[in-house]
Amino acid sequence: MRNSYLDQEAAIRKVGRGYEILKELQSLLQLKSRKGEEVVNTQELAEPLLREGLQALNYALGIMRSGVSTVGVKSQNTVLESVVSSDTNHRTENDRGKRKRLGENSWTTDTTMPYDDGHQWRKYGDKKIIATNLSRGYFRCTYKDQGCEAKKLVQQTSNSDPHLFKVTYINTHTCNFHKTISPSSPLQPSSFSLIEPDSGVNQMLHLQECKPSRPQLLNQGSCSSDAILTDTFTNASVVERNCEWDLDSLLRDLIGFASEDFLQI
DNA sequence: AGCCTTTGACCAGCG
DNA sequence: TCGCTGGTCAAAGGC
Repeated sequence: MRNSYLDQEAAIRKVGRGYEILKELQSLLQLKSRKGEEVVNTQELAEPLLREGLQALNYALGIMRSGVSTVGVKSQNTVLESVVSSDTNHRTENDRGKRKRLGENSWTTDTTMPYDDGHQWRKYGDKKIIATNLSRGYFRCTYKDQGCEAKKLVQQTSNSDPHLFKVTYINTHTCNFHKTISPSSPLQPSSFSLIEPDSGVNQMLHLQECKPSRPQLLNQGSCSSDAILTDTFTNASVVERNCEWDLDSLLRDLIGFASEDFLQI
């Protein structure tokens, strides 16, 4: 049972922490706007804070939403695009009891587009699912040869909405590889170098992919059909434009969101 | 050269 | 046991 009293306690702590971090971040940005030209790479300072705040809130959301719904909520913010749902039961009516067991060490998340979770994945298969007539991509960690058993399955969940994907993660990463922030590419809010590589929370934190990517690098959850691929790229470029954040207004939204949740608990 | 995706074949779980 | 279908393998070709 995920919604135990202890889980609620954990969720409260996480939301509280996220709220503190976002307030801190807001102060940082206000300081920046007062000092005018004296902008000392604020994004570099803000990024770890924002990441930690989102991580805390996402973790809390995961707890609060588990057992309630397995359908992801599309956020208006591009950052909080996906919502984690617990993998308590993979058998839906469409599964018709024919799914192989994914094991306990798996979880799913819904997203409106492929995102960068900070790990490198290699596609090893693609299957058209008969029941839904949709494709499912099979990915495993690039560092499988180093013993990392992490996998993920990316499936388009709807014919009518080509931008909605269900991503299933199987096993956590045991490899030490993680993306690092490159000085030459400042616009990479999806970098995760400061996060514990193997933590479950890390796996649940999904920021939008904002860096330009070539088709071959679309291993974050592409589907095989050209149509979907094209759609995905179209969507990705839209998000890329959106990633020129109005950080301040985004923060106000996030803090508003955090305090609302905080009060409701 | 090395790593990637694609894709058909094969394996295995389930009714 | 058989057939269906999801999951994985591996060869081929591309970048």
